[in-house]
Amino acid sequence: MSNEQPQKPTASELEILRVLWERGPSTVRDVHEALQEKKDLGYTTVLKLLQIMTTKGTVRRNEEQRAHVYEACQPATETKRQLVGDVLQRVFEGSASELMIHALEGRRTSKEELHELRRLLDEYERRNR
Amino acid sequence: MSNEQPQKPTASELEILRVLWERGPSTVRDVHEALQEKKDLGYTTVLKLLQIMTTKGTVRRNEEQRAHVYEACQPATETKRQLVGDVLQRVFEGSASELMIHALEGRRTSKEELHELRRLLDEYERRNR
DNA sequence: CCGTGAGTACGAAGATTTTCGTTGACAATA
DNA sequence: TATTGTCAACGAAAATCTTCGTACTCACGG
Repeated sequence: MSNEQPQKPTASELEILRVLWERGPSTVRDVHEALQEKKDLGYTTVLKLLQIMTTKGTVRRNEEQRAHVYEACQPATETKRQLVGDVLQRVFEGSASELMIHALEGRRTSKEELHELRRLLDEYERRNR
Repeated sequence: MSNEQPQKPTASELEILRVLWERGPSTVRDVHEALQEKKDLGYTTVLKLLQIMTTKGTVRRNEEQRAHVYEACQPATETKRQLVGDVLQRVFEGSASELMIHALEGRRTSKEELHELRRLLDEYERRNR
């Protein structure tokens, strides 16, 4: 099995990745416990997921300790970019404004968030001038 | 099978929905042909997909003609909002600006698009004041 | 009336995802 | 050393997705 960078995580895999991103390198037990808050998955289920993700090259593990320590191969930012890029293409044909419209609709966005969004545009523009 | 509104389409279903949104009510043949441009799917594959989507309540069909005419149950906007909302929650914990950052990164966004994005923010702000 | 072509229905196979149960290794401790 | 608890490996079941092949139906032109 080759393991290049790109590999879109499934829904469950993403939940695990989020734990790894937040906690950093973790054992199966760590991930399982952190996940308990949200989902009720069996320990071996989490283990299996992590094993699968390992073969997919989504995570890598350090086997020095008896309890293997897993960590994401890609930084959060990279994977998130990939995920949003996927939707951007598949749903909005690459149009960021279309994406934006639908992201804003059907939810109340705070003044702060709007402000932040403007700031992002400014920054992006400044950077890519 | 009940058929309320919400039902997140799969990748293939989305491709079909896009054709229906663009063309309006269409027969299997119509969809199949339109899809040929992008993907090479067998006629019965498209038919089956549409049948499945019918039971899921994603599309409805008019059987008056021998060649049934399918159309999306939800308007494009609604489904798109749902899809982006899903990513927004699952990947970005509901933060629109986080979504935005990752959508802009790793792609060149034209001046026009940036302008359009600002316009959207203005409009949103004006509407929700 | 019969064959042909356009359609739908049905079923099913293969891939992928999601979820565990079971087994066996190992290590600490009583 | 026997027991108990922690872990990884394996396999497998169930659900869902994706893709068709096959069979049956109906209308129409000869």
